[in-house]
Amino acid sequence: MEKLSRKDREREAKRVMIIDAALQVMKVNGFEHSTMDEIAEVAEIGKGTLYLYFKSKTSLYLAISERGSRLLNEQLGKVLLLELPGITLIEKMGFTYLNFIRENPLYFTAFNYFEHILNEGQMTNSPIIEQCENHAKEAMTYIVRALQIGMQDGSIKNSYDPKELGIIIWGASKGVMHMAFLKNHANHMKILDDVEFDLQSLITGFIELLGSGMKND
Amino acid sequence: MEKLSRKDREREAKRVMIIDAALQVMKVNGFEHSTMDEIAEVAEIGKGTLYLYFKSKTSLYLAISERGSRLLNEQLGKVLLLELPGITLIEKMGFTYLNFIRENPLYFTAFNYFEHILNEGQMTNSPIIEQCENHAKEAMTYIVRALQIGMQDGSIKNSYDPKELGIIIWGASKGVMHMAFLKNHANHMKILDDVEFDLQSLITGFIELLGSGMKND
Amino acid sequence: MEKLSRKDREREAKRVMIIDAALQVMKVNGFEHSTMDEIAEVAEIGKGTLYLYFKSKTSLYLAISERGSRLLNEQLGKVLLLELPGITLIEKMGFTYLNFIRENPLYFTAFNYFEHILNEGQMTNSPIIEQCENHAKEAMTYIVRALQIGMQDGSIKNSYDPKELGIIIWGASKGVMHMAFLKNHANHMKILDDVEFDLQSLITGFIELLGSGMKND
Amino acid sequence: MEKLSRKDREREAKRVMIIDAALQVMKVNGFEHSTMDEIAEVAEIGKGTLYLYFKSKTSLYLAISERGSRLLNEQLGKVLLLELPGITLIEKMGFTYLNFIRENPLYFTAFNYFEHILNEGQMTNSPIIEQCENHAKEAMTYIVRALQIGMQDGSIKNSYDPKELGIIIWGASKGVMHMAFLKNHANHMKILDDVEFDLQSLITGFIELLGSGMKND
DNA sequence: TATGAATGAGCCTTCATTCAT
DNA sequence: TATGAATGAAGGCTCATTCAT
Repeated sequence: MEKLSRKDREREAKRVMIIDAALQVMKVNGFEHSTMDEIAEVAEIGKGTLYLYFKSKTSLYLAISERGSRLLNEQLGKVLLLELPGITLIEKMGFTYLNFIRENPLYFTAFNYFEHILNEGQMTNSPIIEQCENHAKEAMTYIVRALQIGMQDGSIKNSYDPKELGIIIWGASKGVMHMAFLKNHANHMKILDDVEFDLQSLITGFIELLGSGMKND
Repeated sequence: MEKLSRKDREREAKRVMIIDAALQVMKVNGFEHSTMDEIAEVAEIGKGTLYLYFKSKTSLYLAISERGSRLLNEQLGKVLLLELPGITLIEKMGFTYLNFIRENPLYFTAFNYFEHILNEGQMTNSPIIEQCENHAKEAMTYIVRALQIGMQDGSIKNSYDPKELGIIIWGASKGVMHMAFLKNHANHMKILDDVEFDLQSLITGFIELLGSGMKND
Repeated sequence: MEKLSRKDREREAKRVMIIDAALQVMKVNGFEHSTMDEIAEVAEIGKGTLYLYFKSKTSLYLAISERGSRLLNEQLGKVLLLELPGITLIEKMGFTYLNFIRENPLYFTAFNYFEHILNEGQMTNSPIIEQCENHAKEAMTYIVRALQIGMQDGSIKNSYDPKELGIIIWGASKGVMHMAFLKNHANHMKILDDVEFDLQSLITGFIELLGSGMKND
Repeated sequence: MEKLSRKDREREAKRVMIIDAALQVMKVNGFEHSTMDEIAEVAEIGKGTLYLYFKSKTSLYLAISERGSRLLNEQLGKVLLLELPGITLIEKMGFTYLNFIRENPLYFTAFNYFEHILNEGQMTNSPIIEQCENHAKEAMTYIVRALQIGMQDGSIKNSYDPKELGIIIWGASKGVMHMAFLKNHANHMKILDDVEFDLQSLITGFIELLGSGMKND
C-alpha cells in the first residue's frame, strides 16, 4: 500500500487530466492528426507544461495505451476469480473485452497505436513501453488460464494448445471489434449497409460461435 | 466489354507501374513513412507526373487498396464456383484470405488504411472509394453466399444470420492475421514471446475453431 | 575544364544567392541568432526552398565557411608564386590574411563557427566539412612552404620547426584580428578606449613584430 | 577595507557556489548547451533561486568571466612586482597567461563569450559588465607597464608604441591558444594532423618568437 | 503529357524566464 | 529567501501539393 506525497498525487492528477484532454482531442481529430498544440489547449495548459508531464508525443500516446490496458486488465482479472466452468469464463472474458472496447473506442485505437510502434521499432525500450507489454502479457495470461481451467473441468476441448488458442481468440476478438467500428463510424461502408445488425447482437453471435467451436460435446 | 483506346491503355499501364513502385517503397519505409518524392523516384518519373496519375497521396493509397481487394476477390470468386459443401467452401475461403494476406502483407496494411480513411471521414466520395467499397461488398457477398449454401445443404448451422455471421468471420480473420503480424514483426512483443507457434498452425487452428463452431452436428 | 549544364549553373547561382542572403542576415543578427526563416525571407524564397539547397542550418553555415576559405586561399596561392625572399612572402601573406579578414569580417566569424563545429564534434563527416578542412590544410601548406623557402634562402631563422611556426603565425594572426574587431565593434570595450590605433597600424605593427622575430640577423 | 555583513557574505558564498556548479556543467555540455535547469540541479538549488542570484543566463556567464579575469589579473599583478628586465617580465606574463588558459580552458571560453556579448551590443550597461571591462583594462595595463619598463631598461625596442604592442601581444596570445585548442579537441582537424607538436612546445616557441621580435639587439 | 523547383502550413521540441506559494 | 511548476515564443525541419516551363 504505497503512500504518495501531496506533490506526487497532484502530479498524477495532472497527468490524468492531460490524458483525458488528449483522448478528447483524439475523439475529434483521430489519433494521428491530433497535435500537441491542440491537446495543450484543450487541457488548458501551456505547451511547455505538456512536455513537463510527457516528454514526447509518443510518450503521451503510450500513456494512454497503458491506462487503457490497465483498466481492461482489472476487469479481466475479476472474471478469472469467479467460480465458473472454463468455457463460461472465456465467454465472460469475451464479453468483458468487447464491451470495454465498445465503451472506450479510443483506447482501442491506442492499443493499435501501441502495436504499431512496436512493429516499427521506433522506440527505444522505456519503462512505459515495458508496462504496456506487461499488461498485454497479463491479459493473455488471463485468457490462457481460463482456457486451461476449461480444459481441466472438461468444458473446453483439449485438442488445442491453450496458448495458441489464446492468441486466436484475442486476435479474432480484436478483428470483430474492428469490423464493428466500421459499421458504426463509416457512413459510406457499403458492405455493411445492408446488414441491420446491432453491436450487441454481433458480439453475442461471435462469442457463441467461438464458444461452440471450442466446447466439448 | 468496353474497348480502351491506346491512350487509355498506356495510362492504365503507367498507373500499374506507379502502384508497383509505391508498394516497393512501402515495403522498405512502412506505409505511412513513404513520401511522394521517393515513390516518384523509384517509379522513375517526375513528382509532377505522379500527380498526373494520382491526384493525391490518399488517392494513390486507395488505388493500392483497390488493386489488393480486386486480386483477393478473384480468388474468392473461384472458390465459390467449386462444387463442395458450404462449410468446406467457407473453410477454403478462410484459407484463401489468410494466405493472401500472408503473401501480400502490404495489401493488408492498405486495407486497414482504406478503413481508416472511411472511419475518419476524411474523403469526399470518389470513384476510387466507391470501387473499394464495391470490392469489399463483393467479398462479403461471396462469404454470405457460401454460408447460405452451407445452411441449405445442412453443413452449417442455420441458427445464425448469414450476414451477421459473415461479418464475424471476416472480422475475426482479419484480427487473427493482425495478431500473427505482431508475432512476426515485433521482436519485443512480450505476450507472444513464449508462444512458439508458426503462422500456418495458427491459421489452421483458427479455421478449425470457426468451422467447428458453425458446423451442424 | 568542367562543363556544367544550364541546370547545374542555375542551381549553383541560387546557392550563391542564398549564401549572400545569409551573410546579409548575419551582418545584422550575428551568426548564431540568424534564423532560417529570416534568411529565406531575405533571399526571397520559401523556407522549403532553402532546405532544397542546404539540407540544414549547419550545412548552410559550412557553405559560407567553405566559400570564405576558398576565396582566401586563392589570394594566398598567388602570393606564393611571387619571386621574393621567404620572409617577404610570409609578410605578404600576413597582410593578405589580415586584409581579407578586415574586408570580410563575416567570413571570419564563419571560420570560427567552422572550428566550433569541429570542436563540438557535432557533425558527421560530410563532403562540405572535408572541403573546409582541405582548404584549411591548403592554407597552412602555403604558410609552411613560404617558411621553408625563407629558411633555405636564409631570410628566416631555421631554429624553428616550420610547421609549428606556421601554426603559431596563423594562430597569432587570428588572435590579433579578433582583438582588432573588438576595438571596431564594441563601443564599451574600455581596454581599448585609450589606444588610438587604427587597424592598419596594428596590422603593420604585428607583421613587423613577427617578421623581426623570425628574421635571420 | 569594506566589511560585509553576514548576509552579504552568505550571499557571496552562494554566488561562488553557483558559479562553480555552472563551470562544472559547462565542462560537460559545452558553454552554449548548458541549461539553467541543469546548473540549478548541480548547484542543488531551485531554479527560481538561481534567478535570485543571477538575474539572467547572460548575467551568470558574465560572472564567470569576471571571476576568470580577476584570477588571471592576480597572477599578472604578481609578475609585475618582480625585479627583472622588462623583456623577461613580458615573457613571464606570456607564460602566465598561456598556462592560465591551458589550466582553465572554460574561463577562456567565458572570455570569448564576454567579448562576443560586447560585440553584439546585446547588453545594457551593468555593474558586472563594467567589472569585466575594468579587469580587462587592468590586465592590459600590466602588459603595457612591463613593456614600458623594458623600453626604459633597454631590453625592449622602443620603436613600438607600448599600447599598440600590448594589444598585439595579447591578441596574438589568445589566437595561439585558440589554435592549440583546436589541435586538442578536434580530432578531424586535418590541418593539424601532421604536426606533432605539444602545447608546451607551442607556447615556448610563441613566446620566443615574440620576445625575439621585440628584443633590443 | 512530363517535369521538378518552389512553396508554406504545420509539426515537435527546447529553454530562459516568471510567479504563486 | 527559496522553490519548481508553468509558460510560450521561437526554432529547425518535413512533405504533400502546385505551377511555370
